[in-house]
Amino acid sequence: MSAPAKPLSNKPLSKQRLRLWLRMLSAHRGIEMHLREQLRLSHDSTLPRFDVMSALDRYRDGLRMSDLSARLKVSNGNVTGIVERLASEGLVERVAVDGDRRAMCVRLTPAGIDRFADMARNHETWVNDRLSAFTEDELITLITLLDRIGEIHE
Amino acid sequence: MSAPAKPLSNKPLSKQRLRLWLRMLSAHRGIEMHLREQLRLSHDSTLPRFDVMSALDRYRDGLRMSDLSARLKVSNGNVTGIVERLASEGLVERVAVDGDRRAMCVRLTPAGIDRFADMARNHETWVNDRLSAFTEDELITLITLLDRIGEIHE
DNA sequence: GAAATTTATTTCAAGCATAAAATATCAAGT
DNA sequence: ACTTGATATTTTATGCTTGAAATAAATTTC
Repeated sequence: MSAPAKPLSNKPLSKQRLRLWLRMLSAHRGIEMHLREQLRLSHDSTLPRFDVMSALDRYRDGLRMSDLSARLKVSNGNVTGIVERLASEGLVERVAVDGDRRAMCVRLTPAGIDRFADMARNHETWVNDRLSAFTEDELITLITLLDRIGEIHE
Repeated sequence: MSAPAKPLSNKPLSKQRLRLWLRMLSAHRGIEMHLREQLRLSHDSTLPRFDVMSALDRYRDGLRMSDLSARLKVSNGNVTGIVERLASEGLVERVAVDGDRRAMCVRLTPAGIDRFADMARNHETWVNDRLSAFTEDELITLITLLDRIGEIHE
């Protein structure tokens, strides 16, 4: 691939894995900070709300609270709070589930669908900009390697 | 390098960069969740506290609050709160700065140094475990590529 | 059919995180 | 020497996040 080869380090592998983790933290942090600020300035919104709307956009029929929680890998209580705030803005609505009075289904409202489309367009531009340093080959390399992190532990 | 080549996608680059960002999110999320739980169970501590102690461990003479904030890429107010809790546990201490009565220097106490050494040993093992799927070549590839994310925006 | 167990969601307490305001202090300008 | 502007940290309001408890409802067991 196109990443320039470096002399192999004499550090133990565990130290190099630690270093990778620090790089991942820093890379993630930088992009996250950028996206948060852009969402706040351009859409008066937040990353967690964007994430919830993104999940719901992919499931227009709606998702149960626990499904949302599972997909976003956040606690049920957190999802309750974020959904509450989105509902108060009229961007999502809670719908009762047939046959299970415990459960609640959440879906985007028409206003939410419009708002999300707008945010998603900008979001893709911002991410594209932050990751513009990579060629297609490098993107494939990174995606393939990062996929492996989840494989043996999930 | 060793990452298997895949057929080039016909998706536009912006979509592939979005996909990379989602992989980065997922990879980071999984490791973060694991480390948080392990720190809580083994040391009754948290990732932000660990991060603060880690920064202070590298500067045994201490860091000013704003330096800590800059290194960790978090707000000054957040650092104030985390340091307050570490200080209440006797793990760090605040020291006045000569010549500047506004500033405050924070450093690890002897107890904090001991505690951090213990945590850091475990932390390295946990990270090593989570990233064990990568060979040395792959680690170098990932680190080199991820370094590029910060380069053009910082 | 009733009791026990499990499940879905909300509530709660605590920690973390931001952005902005407040406060005290330092440095620069006049 | 005084005024103005900049800086360091804390405080504040708000949002997010966890893990656990509380509550209501469904399922399983007997």
